[in-house]
Amino acid sequence: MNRGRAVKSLAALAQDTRLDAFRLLVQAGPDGLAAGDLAARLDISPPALSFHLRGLAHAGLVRSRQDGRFIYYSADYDAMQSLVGFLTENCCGGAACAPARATGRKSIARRMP
Amino acid sequence: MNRGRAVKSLAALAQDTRLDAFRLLVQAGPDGLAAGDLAARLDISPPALSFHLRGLAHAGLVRSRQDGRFIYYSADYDAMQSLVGFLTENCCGGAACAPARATGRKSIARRMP
DNA sequence: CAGTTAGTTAAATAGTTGTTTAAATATTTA
DNA sequence: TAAATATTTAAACAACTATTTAACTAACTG
Repeated sequence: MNRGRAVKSLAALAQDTRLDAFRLLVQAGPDGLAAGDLAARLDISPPALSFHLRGLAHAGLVRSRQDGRFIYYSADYDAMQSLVGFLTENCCGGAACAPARATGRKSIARRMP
Repeated sequence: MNRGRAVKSLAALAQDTRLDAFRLLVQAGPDGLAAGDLAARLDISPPALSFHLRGLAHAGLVRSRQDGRFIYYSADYDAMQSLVGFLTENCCGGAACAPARATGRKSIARRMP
């Protein structure tokens, strides 16, 4: 991860709707969610969602795959890891920044119903 | 760290000049740098720097203290740790995201001289 | 094939952000 | 106290972002 990509990734996540969308995709697991499903959960219009997903995809934080007439979006965990790695190495004084207690208290991995 | 503060922090870092400024402040250590010093290193005008520092301060990522006619800005390490913690807990699937290899290859932990 | 469903693209527009120039404020030095 | 230094604030403006409505494309279904 370089500075340019980091800025793009940060910008993609720096907006309520997109951060919410990304968090939902992270929770949803590797299979992701169909665009319409996401739009419903976020309570936004299809064009609005399309606009924001394009931003996340352009930053490399989400991928999409078509299945019939549905388009499934999923979080790119590696990209997110790279971003956190960049922030840890470059913006936390070089030392480990928040390594402990990473075993998630909330959002207890309830993925795939 | 809550979602609202996370979005503000991400937005503050999601811009070249501000990310560079913050990285310089992180490197500079707890004492920080005078505004003019930062402006010189970033090669930007004083008003431009002032504008961007206000953004970082508003997000709680930097603090300022006046010393004579200089104003020193310094990185708020705790705030940054909170942000990385939020991203790790909320955007990395609940599991640890980038815990290993946090012992910095570059910028070898030279905090607290 | 006609209709419906899922999603994207286009165009218009209001709001926000970043840059610049000029003016203002505060502190030190002569 | 006048001049110089360090920095902020204000105002103007171009560039970008987010939202909305309408139109479009593609895939399934009857």
